[in-house]
Amino acid sequence: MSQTPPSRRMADALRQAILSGELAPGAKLPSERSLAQSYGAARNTARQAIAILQAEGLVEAQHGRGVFVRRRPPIRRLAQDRYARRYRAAGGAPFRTEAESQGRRAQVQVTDIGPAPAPFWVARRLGLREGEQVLLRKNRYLADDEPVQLANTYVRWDIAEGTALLKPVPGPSGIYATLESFGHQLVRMQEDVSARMPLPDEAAALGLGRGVPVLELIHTSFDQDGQAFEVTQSILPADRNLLAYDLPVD
Amino acid sequence: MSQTPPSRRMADALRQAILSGELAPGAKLPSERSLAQSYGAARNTARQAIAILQAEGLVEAQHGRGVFVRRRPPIRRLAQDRYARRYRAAGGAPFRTEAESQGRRAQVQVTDIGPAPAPFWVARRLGLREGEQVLLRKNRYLADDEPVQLANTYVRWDIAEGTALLKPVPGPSGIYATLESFGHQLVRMQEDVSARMPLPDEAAALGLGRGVPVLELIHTSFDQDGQAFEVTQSILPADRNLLAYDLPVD
DNA sequence: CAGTGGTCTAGACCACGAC
DNA sequence: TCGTGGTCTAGACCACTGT
Repeated sequence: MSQTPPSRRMADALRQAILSGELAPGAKLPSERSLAQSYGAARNTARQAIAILQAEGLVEAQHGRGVFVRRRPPIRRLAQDRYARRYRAAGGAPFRTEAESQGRRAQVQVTDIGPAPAPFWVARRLGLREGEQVLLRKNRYLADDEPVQLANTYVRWDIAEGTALLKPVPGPSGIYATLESFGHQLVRMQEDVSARMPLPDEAAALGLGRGVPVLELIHTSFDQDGQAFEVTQSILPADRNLLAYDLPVD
Repeated sequence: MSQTPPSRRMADALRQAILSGELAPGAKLPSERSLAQSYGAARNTARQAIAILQAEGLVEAQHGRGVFVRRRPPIRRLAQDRYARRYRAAGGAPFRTEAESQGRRAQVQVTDIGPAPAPFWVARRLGLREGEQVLLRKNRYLADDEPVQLANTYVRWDIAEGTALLKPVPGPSGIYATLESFGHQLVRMQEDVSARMPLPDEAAALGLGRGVPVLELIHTSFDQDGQAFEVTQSILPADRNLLAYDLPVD
């Protein structure tokens, strides 16, 4: 009769309870053993049902405690004006500006700085050849002690060489103010947005559970001469971030 | 000694082979049974290793054939100028314009049209109250017979009532040209971008395998009076779409 | 301690694809 | 027909949480 296997039917029933609000965010699901018993199935079958919901990002298992409906974390809204000159002039790097405007405590970790060969997708955007040397700065960003972003910033070596950009804190207002003092004013940017599942190291660095994808944002900065001078690849947990664009239409 | 369980170690070994290129896209992984045997483990343990890689979007199982390294599908680049007036004038709806510029055959299915209550996130953007009546148009888009996008378009009822917008094909150039003829010219847009795992019905409608997230794009159109007149929620498979923005910085 | 999820075993049968 | 993945069973032991 029912072509759908028991594990699917369990998952469907639980999903409907979650989406209808019957099981509210934070609510505890029945334990695997009791779920199995109430369906007259083996424990592994109930586990399979839970695994389906985990992959959909609807629930989160906590070892020793139970399985819970995932809560919606606070959303960080990334508007394009986080790069605006007025913030740079006021002494704030984009991340700090944006976090503090939303009443959250910003924390920036510099995990690596140094020369590196340009990956092809960086070289293409900076007008270099693949493998040419660039400055790579790796950062991890936290808001209220929660990791919310990883970023790899690539700067043309002819710009960065011998400057404060090689230091963890290049200046009081972030790298954009420093780059501006070198004659590269940010006047235009390109942002390419995609999404994918995180690799294990990314998931670990961001504290991500199963079923949470990441946004991958590749930002390219152009100066007043139309020259690309910097590329930043950001990895953003999709459940904690929203990219907001406001655009004129020709 | 090794704290990591066998299923993780199998997954780690396979992942490294994939990321290093040793197992190229399209390559077939060892069968579950042979994998289990070569590690001296049960088949279910090998299955668990495969499941990890599936959730990461790295491999795809094909019933009866085997497990294969996922190929990178062709990427559809969604640039902001797909809404430009020149295309509207030339007689193309945004989707058709964008697909054909990339040499792909566009196909649009209208799956539902009619009045509906506005969800809160639509009401907020259109300046209505939640539940107020709006026109809802549901579409499914295909490029070369492959589904690449789902879209729900919401139009203020006072604009849509009694017009051709209630018909599957409102005009030869899409709804934006039709709306423009009613005095609502698209001069500005807001786009909010996030990502999540698809629900089962979305995955089915888009033909998505496990481990492929979707981009959720909420587009709001504003007319020459600064009035929001239309909201479109698009669901885009993240492995087939890239959103490209080009922005001036103040 | 009891209860929970995490992992594993050693089978079984089914559904699908290729030959 | 044979090899593949998909699902399920009925156990087992471990690791973690909370009382």
